[in-house]
Amino acid sequence: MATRTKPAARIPVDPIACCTPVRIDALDKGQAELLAQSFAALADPIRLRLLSFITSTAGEVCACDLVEPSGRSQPTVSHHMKILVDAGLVQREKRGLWVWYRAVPARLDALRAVLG
Amino acid sequence: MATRTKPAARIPVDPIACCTPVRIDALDKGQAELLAQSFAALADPIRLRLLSFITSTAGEVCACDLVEPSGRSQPTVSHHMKILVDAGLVQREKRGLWVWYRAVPARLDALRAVLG
DNA sequence: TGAACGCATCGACGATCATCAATGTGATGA
DNA sequence: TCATCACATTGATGATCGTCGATGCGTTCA
Repeated sequence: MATRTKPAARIPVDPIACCTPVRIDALDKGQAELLAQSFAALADPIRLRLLSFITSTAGEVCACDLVEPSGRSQPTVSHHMKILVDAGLVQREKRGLWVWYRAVPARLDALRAVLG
Repeated sequence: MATRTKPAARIPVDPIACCTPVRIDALDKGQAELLAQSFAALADPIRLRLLSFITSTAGEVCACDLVEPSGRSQPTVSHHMKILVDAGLVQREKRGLWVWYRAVPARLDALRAVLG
């Protein structure tokens, strides 16, 4: 009955192209590498809470207000914030003695776009 | 001029509550833990490409068609697919000799919601 | 029933990560 | 100028991760 031949792959086809259906390629390696780095920045509960704490404010948050609610040491929080900044999800601005963080909506939009 | 006292925190306020402004809490630890696990599933370029390969098809994809384009060994691909399944991002269905994967849109929606 | 097949699991290894104490850096103000 | 403060960096350690060869498991078919 059922033969043991390899099942037919369902080739993804561009639903817009009418005449020359073009295969929608998966992410190329470069894109995947970059996006994976951004998602990796979100792959830690501490960083997720830090980011949510920042995005839940309209404006910006002082670094000094992130240590206590995170329940981690100051160096650890600084380490995590660096990862969020390097991922482009958060901007860092030093004013006088203090450092202020604000979210980068465009970058969050970009990640959201990959998910659907 | 500027004193050295701690800068005033900008308390996030519920924009709907009119009389008793309530602080919008950041993600609680449980939520953060769960979401971080899902994002961790996306924090690897191979898994991102596997997922994008699946979501770029309307329906489902045979496991046998994931090994070659990923450039990894069969055990490694199986390992990564397990992580995507455990994260709830992908559903696994065995039919006869082959395994078929399909995306779980609701779960992707949930992640998207956290980013905005 | 037994060989062949698709996929999962195991075991091991090197690489990367989260964490914190100690220390460095740059700005502030007396 | 020097003590103090906010934050970053360093260095070390234990935990987790990505990878693949070997092997196990369940299904198919002759």
